[in-house]
Amino acid sequence: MFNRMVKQNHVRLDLVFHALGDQTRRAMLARLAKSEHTVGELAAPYRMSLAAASKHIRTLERARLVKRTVRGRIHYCRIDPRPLEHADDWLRGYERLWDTRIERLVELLRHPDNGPSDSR
Amino acid sequence: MFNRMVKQNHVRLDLVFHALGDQTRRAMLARLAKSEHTVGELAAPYRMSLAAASKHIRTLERARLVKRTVRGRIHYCRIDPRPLEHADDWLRGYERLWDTRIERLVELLRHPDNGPSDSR
DNA sequence: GCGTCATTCAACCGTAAGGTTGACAAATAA
DNA sequence: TTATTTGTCAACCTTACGGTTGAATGACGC
Repeated sequence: MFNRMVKQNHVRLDLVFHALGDQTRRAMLARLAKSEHTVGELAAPYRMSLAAASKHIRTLERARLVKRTVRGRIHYCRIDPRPLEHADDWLRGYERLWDTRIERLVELLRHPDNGPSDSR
Repeated sequence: MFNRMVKQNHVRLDLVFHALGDQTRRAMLARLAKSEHTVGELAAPYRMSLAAASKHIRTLERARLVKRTVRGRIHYCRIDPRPLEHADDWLRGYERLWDTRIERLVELLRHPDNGPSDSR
């Protein structure tokens, strides 16, 4: 019976992570974090057409990361960071794994091949 | 001169968030967080073909979230949560925005239309 | 050496993503 | 009223994604 909720959450995470998986959209969110902006303002910095930027904003909306208020012909967008919390909750469960130096060492002992050379 | 590094980071974030934007891959990471697994083991719970699962693992690898050690014909996978930290760093900058109850109220006063009804 | 097991590769398929353009709609300004 | 501004819509294009299948690779067990 809770399955539906859980499923929903997964779908929501899909939307959020997908929305974040694009530089343009992350940059838009970054600007929205500072202040509200119209669609035109959000689109302005980019070379792409207004229509393309508009689509990006829509995918941010579908992920519920952005809310829009239409006033006259102008569409004001603001951020809603709450879904990011869910994403963060998910992440936090995993990053701790690497925290302890000891684990890092164990890892190395077990697999000396791909060690700390890191090759980046 | 730092531009290359910055750009690289954005591309890396793209890869990480994209990798996370899929239920199957998130579930694989979840299992890998508990212990090491072979490709076959990771693929087993799913209906999809082994080849498909193998592709998912590759996209996790490209995002550097998974490391692989080949021993004989068996490929062992383990998680590397370090890239998740970067993703988390990015996220943490934004979620704070909504923390204060006051901001929530201000938001409501400015835009009474799409209030806390939330409509999910 | 031979069959089998673990995995990838290559080709293909349908669909979604990200972009363009041109037409449209609605609110504002002249 | 007419023109202009703000944005979306619809159609289209190309490329990537997620999946399938069948063949190929390479170790292992006998």
